[in-house]
Amino acid sequence: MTTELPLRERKKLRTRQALAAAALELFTTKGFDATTLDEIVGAVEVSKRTFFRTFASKEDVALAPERELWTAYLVDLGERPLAGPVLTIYQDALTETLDAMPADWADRFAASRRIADATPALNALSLRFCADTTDAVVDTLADRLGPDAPDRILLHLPLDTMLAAWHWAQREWTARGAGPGLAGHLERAFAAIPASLELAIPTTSA
Amino acid sequence: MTTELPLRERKKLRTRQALAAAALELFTTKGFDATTLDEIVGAVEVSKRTFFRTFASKEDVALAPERELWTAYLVDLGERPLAGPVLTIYQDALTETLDAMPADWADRFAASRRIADATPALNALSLRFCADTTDAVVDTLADRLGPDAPDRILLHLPLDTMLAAWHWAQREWTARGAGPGLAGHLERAFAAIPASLELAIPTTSA
DNA sequence: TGCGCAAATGCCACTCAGTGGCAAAGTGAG
DNA sequence: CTCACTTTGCCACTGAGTGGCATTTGCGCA
Repeated sequence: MTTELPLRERKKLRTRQALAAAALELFTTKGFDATTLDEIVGAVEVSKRTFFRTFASKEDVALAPERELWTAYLVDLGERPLAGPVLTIYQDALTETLDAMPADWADRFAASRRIADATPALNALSLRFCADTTDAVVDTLADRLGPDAPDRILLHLPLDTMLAAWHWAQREWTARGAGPGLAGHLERAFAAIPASLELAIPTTSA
Repeated sequence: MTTELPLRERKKLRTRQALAAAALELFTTKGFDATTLDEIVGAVEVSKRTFFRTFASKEDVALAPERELWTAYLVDLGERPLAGPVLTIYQDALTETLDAMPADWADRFAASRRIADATPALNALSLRFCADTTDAVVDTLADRLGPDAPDRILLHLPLDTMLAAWHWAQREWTARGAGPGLAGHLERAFAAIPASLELAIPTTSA
């Protein structure tokens, strides 16, 4: 299916995957902070210099699965038909992107999340990835909708609301091991959006 | 007003403020990455060791004004009467917290934002501060509302939506210099929330 | 098959953020 | 004045990340 890549590219890709796998493994067993770069590159027999030509930072490699997700999400929204409620479009795009991720992705993502949840620096970067994606998504939609697109803020806010639900689902999934699965948690979180925005605290006149 | 602090504490506070001021100054003129810690501590005549006893990292000092804001926001929501729509409560709390910040805060915050907008690492940390605050806020509210508080997700989602508006306002304010001012931008962003969540793309049958 | 180009890699020295440990102040209470 | 306690400064050290350059390696071409 996928076009046969030239040997050079395949090699590069294999190194990348080997590094990501080794890093995730080490981070999981030893912890993120306790793992040094030398250990990672040692396990793959690659120079430190090569590591930094492949990943931007030690944090970056830990979040590789997340990066893949947002890349795919952005692609989806570059092609998806744009009609109907924007919030629904954002939700469907994520649900289906999730569904279309490669088979081994879920496990790698789970490992990545467990590490990130225990490491403030990773959480920060993860949020930034997400924020960068929202900007890119709004760019894409504004572009696709042409000159009479809605104001960018109107495209932005529902996306952030959808992502709040995503983050919630993500956390539930990571915390409670099995249960409904990531897609299930996500569906529930989406369902909670309308009511949550109408939620009011009754006046306690008791 | 403020209780007279013992000398030791006052000294510590002065060092803290001096460091923050010097850092902001240097970051503004030289840029964040081009500024070294030695320059900062040199300007205040303090050892590097002392810096790290006062701030957690080089990033941390650049975001000091932001930290102050979220601390104040959390305090406000610890005391504010809880009645009516949650989204409105969150909005009012931020508007009033903003209004109650000390006189010199706005300028420091503006400088901090300009630096952060140009520095990915700062943006990431800024998002994390914000996320940490949301968790703390939900904790506080759940606690205050007692045993029959709504599900945490119902408290979480409106807060994140409100913060999406905040981030938008913040960016508008930083990008376009003067204009409506931060509070003005925030008001507009709040006003856009309901429509944005109902926004739909018309089917182009043309 | 061999040649040469361009890209990728390895190696080395270097900068700089951040930490641990300990000795030298400074502060506060009696 | 002194003793206990806190804070600071100093120093050596780890580890992430970078720049530069020589070396190798995939690749097109004759």
